[in-house]
Amino acid sequence: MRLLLVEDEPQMADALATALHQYDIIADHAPTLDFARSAVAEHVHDMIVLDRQLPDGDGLALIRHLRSIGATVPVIVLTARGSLADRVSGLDLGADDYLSKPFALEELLARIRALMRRPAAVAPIVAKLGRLEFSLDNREARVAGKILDLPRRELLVLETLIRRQGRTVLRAALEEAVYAFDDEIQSNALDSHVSRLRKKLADAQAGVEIHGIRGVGYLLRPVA
Amino acid sequence: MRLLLVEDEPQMADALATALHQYDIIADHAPTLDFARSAVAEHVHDMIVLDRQLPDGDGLALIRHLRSIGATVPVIVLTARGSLADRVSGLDLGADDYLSKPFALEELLARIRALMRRPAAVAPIVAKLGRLEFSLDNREARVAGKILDLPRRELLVLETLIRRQGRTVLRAALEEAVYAFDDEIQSNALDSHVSRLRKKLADAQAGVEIHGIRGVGYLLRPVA
DNA sequence: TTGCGCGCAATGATGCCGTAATGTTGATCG
DNA sequence: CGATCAACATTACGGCATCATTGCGCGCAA
Repeated sequence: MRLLLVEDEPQMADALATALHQYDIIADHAPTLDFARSAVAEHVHDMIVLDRQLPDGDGLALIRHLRSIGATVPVIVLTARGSLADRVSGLDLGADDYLSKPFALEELLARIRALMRRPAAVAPIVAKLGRLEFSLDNREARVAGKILDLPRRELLVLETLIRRQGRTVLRAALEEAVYAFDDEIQSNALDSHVSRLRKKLADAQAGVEIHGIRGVGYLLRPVA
Repeated sequence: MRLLLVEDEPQMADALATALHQYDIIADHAPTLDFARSAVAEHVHDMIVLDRQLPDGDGLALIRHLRSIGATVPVIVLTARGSLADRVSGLDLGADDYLSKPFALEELLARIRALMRRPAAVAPIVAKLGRLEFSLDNREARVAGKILDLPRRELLVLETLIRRQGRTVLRAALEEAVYAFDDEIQSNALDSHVSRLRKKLADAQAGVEIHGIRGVGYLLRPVA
């Protein structure tokens, strides 16, 4: 486990580094954004702990940089600014966790452990299949940059299929993903959504098709 | 995206449910631990938002239950107890995030979005034989990464054979696995399925064959 | 109010599956 | 050793459940 610590205050950095050391976590220390950028270019880290307030800019710029080059490394953001808007914007920018100073070291370590546990820690934020791109972030489906305008239920169907990209989704599983307990259905409503979604995918030349497997379920796959 | 909300206060539950609705998240509501337990037993959720203080116990018991059965669903814990020890113990018990009340709805939603970004975990391949891979989880067979498009009954036959891989399966046992009590058959329907399945396995170059043993049953084995 | 999404239901198409006919294999016994 | 028969294999076929598609009307939301 190798971690990049981006923090300009020496005190905080030292305290963290020694604490991490006790958990057998290798910590690289970057005091500035610039340093951090070259660090991620040269090494692959399993996790990044990132202060927002750095001498040469806002730490979030690093997240933007990482995500733009497709890096999916988990990031925990530390900040003195504790405002709600800050936290929300940080999380929505791709941070996996957000902690306001002052915080207890123990809590940070626990949150690091929680992120470390996650097996497939990370995966691309946009899933691609055929000419279709689906952003898990804001749940937008695009073909050649153009947003597919899909109603709620159809979007849910597509989201579910693409999350299990390439794998079969049992009919019952799809139904569960789209309907809650109390708005169960007693018709082939699901089929209609699939059908309408198929038409839209075809019209948009998405390069994917929803393949039905009789008696089993559905499968999203690139068109032959 | 389907979420289980475990929360006993109706106010909080309602507020969350309507907020989630706007994000096209299907939310099931469980007011008690007991209810939550049966909900996770019957349905598969992509995420769980869990209050610790419930009428019939500590919410963390649900996490323990989930992890003990191997479920890796992400969990966000909500709590009125804001002590450091609580947060750390919650995280170390398998929670993915931990939020102390009172919190802003916006922040919870942002943290939900952060967890949602990750796609569903890949289903483990439990069985491999020859060039054939079979995932018991979502019941699909692959050869060289490509899904074999098999109808229900043939899938059942293959699943049964591969579960007992290497060992012979009595004809009667295979029949029981493929047919329920009430839809018994009076012909060699099973033979036809085996035959059709054989053809598909051969066409796909699966590297396995169904070997028939006269008077006994069948056996799935790698092709010589 | 006006649209649009959604559940519903009717209709048409598809292809799975049980049946049975026919061919093939292998064991048993004269 | 070969005749015989039972067990298994394969294939065609038709019924019918399942799926696909589409129009309709209700209801919610702008």
